[in-house]
Amino acid sequence: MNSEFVIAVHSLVLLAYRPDGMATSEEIAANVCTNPVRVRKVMSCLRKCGFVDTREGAGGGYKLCRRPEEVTLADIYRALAAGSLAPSWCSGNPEMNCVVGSNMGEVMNAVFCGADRQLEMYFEQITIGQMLSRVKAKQEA
Amino acid sequence: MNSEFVIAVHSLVLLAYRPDGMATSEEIAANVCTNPVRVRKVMSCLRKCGFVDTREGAGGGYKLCRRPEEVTLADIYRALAAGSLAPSWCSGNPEMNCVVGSNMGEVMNAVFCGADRQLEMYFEQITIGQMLSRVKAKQEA
DNA sequence: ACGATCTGTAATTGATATGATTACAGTATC
DNA sequence: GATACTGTAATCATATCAATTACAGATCGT
Repeated sequence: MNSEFVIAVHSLVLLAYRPDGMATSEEIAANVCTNPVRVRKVMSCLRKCGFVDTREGAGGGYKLCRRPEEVTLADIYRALAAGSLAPSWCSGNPEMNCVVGSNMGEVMNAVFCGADRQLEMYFEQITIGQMLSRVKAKQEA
Repeated sequence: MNSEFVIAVHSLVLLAYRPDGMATSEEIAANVCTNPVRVRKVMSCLRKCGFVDTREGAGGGYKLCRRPEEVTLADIYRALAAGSLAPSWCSGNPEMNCVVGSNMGEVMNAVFCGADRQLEMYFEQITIGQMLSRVKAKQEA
């Protein structure tokens, strides 16, 4: 799995946790434990997909622009990690003179596409709001 | 996804395709399009898990020792790619003085464990025998 | 017994991917 | 116009991945 997915989810949960729903890349980076540039890169993508508003300049930062309950992990997965399941490496070769060797690549690819859909269905059931609830529940325990 | 998973599946399908169910690491490597050492490493693991028999020495090689219909991709996934879904990179820090930052790691981990189970359920439905059928079907098309 | 053939494994190398850092242009606020 | 942000490119260090080389151990055929 793409680690940008983790950063995106963490960031959105943090924004949902904030009373005003806002934070700068520096604040988010400190909370996520990474550097601000990486956060900005991920958040820039989330802005293009309509999950956050960004304001440049002094007093700016990022703001969640959807209700936490209506944003699912599947939305985020699709935005910046879709298809990451299939390995870059591919076996076989279509030019090969063997039923197995020449067709395995295509068949394997179909298997991974199915796995991707399966994963997406799972992520569909988890919202940013739920993630925030789970995090709070840990604290009480 | 681990590319060793791909090699393992491809190799087992090739063995299932062979009339005598046998092949050497060199033959498999040529079909998979990789080198024999990598194949042997993967097959060595499959032997330990009881999917293939190996015979060293002249005339040796690997032999499928289960019926293709009873070996699922989930078996192979568990054998050499389980838990590969969670990214090595981990956000947050348990020592942190913030509900979100300190607990996100654990919550995220639980999410990925669930995703792993989901993936395993999907792979449970696909057997080596089915993979061989799919490959053959491509040829006819 | 001996040479040929095969697996099992460790070690090395080169290529690619990943994450941190630096740098700086653009923009909004005070 | 000084300050405080985002947006993005470029660079560097490190980790991971895959290929290759090397060689010990096992088995077969003769």
